[in-house]
Amino acid sequence: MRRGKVEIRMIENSSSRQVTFSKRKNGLLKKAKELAILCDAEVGLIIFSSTSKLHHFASTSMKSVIERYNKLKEEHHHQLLNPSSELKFWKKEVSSLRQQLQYWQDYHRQLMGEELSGLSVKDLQSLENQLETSLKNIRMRKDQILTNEIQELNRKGHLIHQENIELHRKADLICQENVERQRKVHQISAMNHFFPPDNTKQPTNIGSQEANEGMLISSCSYRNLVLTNCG
Amino acid sequence: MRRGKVEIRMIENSSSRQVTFSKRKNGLLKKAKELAILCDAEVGLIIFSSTSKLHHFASTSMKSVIERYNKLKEEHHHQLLNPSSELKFWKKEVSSLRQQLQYWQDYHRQLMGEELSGLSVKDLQSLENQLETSLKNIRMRKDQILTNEIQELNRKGHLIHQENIELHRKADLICQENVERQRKVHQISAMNHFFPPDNTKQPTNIGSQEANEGMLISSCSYRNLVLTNCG
DNA sequence: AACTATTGATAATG
DNA sequence: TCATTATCAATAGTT
Repeated sequence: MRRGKVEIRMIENSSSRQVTFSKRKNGLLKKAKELAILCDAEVGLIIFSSTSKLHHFASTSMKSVIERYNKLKEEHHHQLLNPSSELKFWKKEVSSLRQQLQYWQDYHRQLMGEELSGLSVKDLQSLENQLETSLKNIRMRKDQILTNEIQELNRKGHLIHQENIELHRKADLICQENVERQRKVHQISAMNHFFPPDNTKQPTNIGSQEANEGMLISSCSYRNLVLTNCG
Repeated sequence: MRRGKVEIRMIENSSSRQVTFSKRKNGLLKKAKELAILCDAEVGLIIFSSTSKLHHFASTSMKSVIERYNKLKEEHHHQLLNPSSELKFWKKEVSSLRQQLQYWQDYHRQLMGEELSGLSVKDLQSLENQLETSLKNIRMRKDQILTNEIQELNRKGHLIHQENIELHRKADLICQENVERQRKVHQISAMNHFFPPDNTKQPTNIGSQEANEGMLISSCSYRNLVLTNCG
């Protein structure tokens, strides 16, 4: 059973929205029929649910109602060619818009916590509820965005990690190749020691184990540095 | 304040029908708006009062609602090309029509005072009221027709009376002319008495006062007879 | 879907 | 048309 009057705002919960729709739709159709019968009126009612399902009622036929409506609207447009009617129309429009504007401005001031005089505790409670709902929605949206961002970052991080691993593998291969090459250089160096190629016996650093190992390390470090920057 | 639930039938009294229309129309419009907001539905409502005044509401715009409705109806018609859907449609139609027919047949039997078993005192009272209203209307219509007929007869009678008076006037004129002519004939007759025109002294009725007056009266009577027949 | 406590709508009245 | 009020009707929340 109800406790308290219902606020007229979109029902967030989908299933209870469906239930309420079904109940109120039936009520509305019933009342439309009653009005047509009791007051000898021509009534047409079209309802599309949020799931795009059509519900409708017409006291005569929908075709007739729509045609009558369109005819009247056309006549109305023709009447607007009459300057005095047109003036009256626009004045009415202005009055209506001013009223709406005033309403929204007042409402906004209330929402902003200004101009709260003349509001009952119930009104204030309602405002509070609306603000809380609003806040909830904003926070949910914010959380959603942040969560999405984190997921995206994780995805990118993972990709880069994979790339890193791949690069490591390649680097190791190169190291292996270098070690192999180094071994060959040693062999040549040893052959030169026993069989010098010419008279100049100046010793050279090129091909020394220490120097080669230093080059290797520096190469690997460079690659790691690049990867770190990418991550 | 109310006593008893309201029967859903056309309100005979024009002014209370107007008042009820105004109230219920506002209620219906309100509920249509609420449904649209609460349940995120697209709603269009068109109402023509018995005085042909338009009242309407659309949650989006009437144009949009009507277009969406027509689009769906078109799709529905296309679907009817599908034989199984079409069959289903016509079966539903038949079922609905049968139901309506049954309702009216039962209702008719009740109105005729047959098959009253299963009706409460309230139902019987309602039937009685309807029949009384019906009788009242029929009698009013009958009285109207008779009154009109009497008026028409009076009008015709008056016209014919006028015509009669006019004819009397003309007849009198003719009488006068005849009297005048008679006078002349007397003069000629008198002259003939003193100065006979030839040897034949046979007396003649032609031109005698008695004969002429007789002719006049008969002429007038004839006209009166005709007029009496017309009236 | 069925049930109620409650609010909401409205017929009668002034 | 507008306000009031006694009633009935609709329906939100619950089972």
